[in-house]
Amino acid sequence: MINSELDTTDIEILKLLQRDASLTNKEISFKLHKSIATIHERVKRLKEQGYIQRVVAILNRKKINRSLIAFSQVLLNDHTADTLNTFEQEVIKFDEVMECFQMTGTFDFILRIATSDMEAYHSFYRNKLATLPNITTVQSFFVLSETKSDTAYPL
Amino acid sequence: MINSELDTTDIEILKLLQRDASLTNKEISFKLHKSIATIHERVKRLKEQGYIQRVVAILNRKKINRSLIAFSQVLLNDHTADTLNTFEQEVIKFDEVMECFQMTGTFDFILRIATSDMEAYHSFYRNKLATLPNITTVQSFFVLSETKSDTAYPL
DNA sequence: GTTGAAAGACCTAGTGA
DNA sequence: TCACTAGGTCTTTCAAC
Repeated sequence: MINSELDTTDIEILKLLQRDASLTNKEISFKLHKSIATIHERVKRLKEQGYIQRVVAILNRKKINRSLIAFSQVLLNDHTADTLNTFEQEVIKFDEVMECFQMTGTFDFILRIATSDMEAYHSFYRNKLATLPNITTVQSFFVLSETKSDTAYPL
Repeated sequence: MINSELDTTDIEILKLLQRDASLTNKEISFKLHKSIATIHERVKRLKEQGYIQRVVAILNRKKINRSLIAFSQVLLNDHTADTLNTFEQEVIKFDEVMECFQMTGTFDFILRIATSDMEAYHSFYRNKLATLPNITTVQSFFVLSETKSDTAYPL
């Protein structure tokens, strides 16, 4: 049991919706041998309680000209609250930055950058990322191939 | 223009559905000042042509006991097709591995690992990841805080 | 917590403009 | 591309178990 608030039915619903959120309540009720009203009630509660944050469409990035994914490791000059906050506030404004995590270890932040190609990445780097204050180093690694990319957590 | 197959309306639809795929065609038609029939036709085509890969529920990982995210950089002994293929085939079987990318640079793969806590990560590392053949080194970095985490590509 | 039923909203395909 | 139609499906609520 993951959480005292969730029973087996809740977990099964989350498993299904993580994989395919276009399933109707009717389809879920059939799979789980419950009534439609029960599924409806559970899904509503799971959304209200914040287990389900949002429902999104996942696009094929190669078809929308976002073929290049980079992971950029950023090291800052210092770690005052002010420096950290400023960096975070500014970096999340860039469209190309899909993710930003503060990390343990030999660098401060890891960014996932999505651009069309290396030229666009270079432009992002020179004209956006490198203009932010207090950056010591940026080390970038590029995705050669995608072996697995999943948004569903194991439950 | 991103792609000759897509016009402004298509792009706007993709932007909206990337953020919130629970929008009805009626709501989208109102936002974009188009008819429901047009939106219906476009969305259907965008799914058929593979622009929209799938629709998923994004869960709050902290509420489902997946609080710890690690990025692990893996270096292999050699880069024969056999070694690469074996590693990829095996590593994607692990539930904890949400993403696996082959990378340019000083290591071969980057993995995104989701576990409940450091103990669970350690168990994953010792009993699963480290048992795979031909691994030279694994360097892991842990997420301290999530500044931005988005599945939507800029369009 | 669960159920079935019922009303209303939405989807979907088709027609014609 | 749009407006309209109509049948079928789904959502949502509610009284009752």
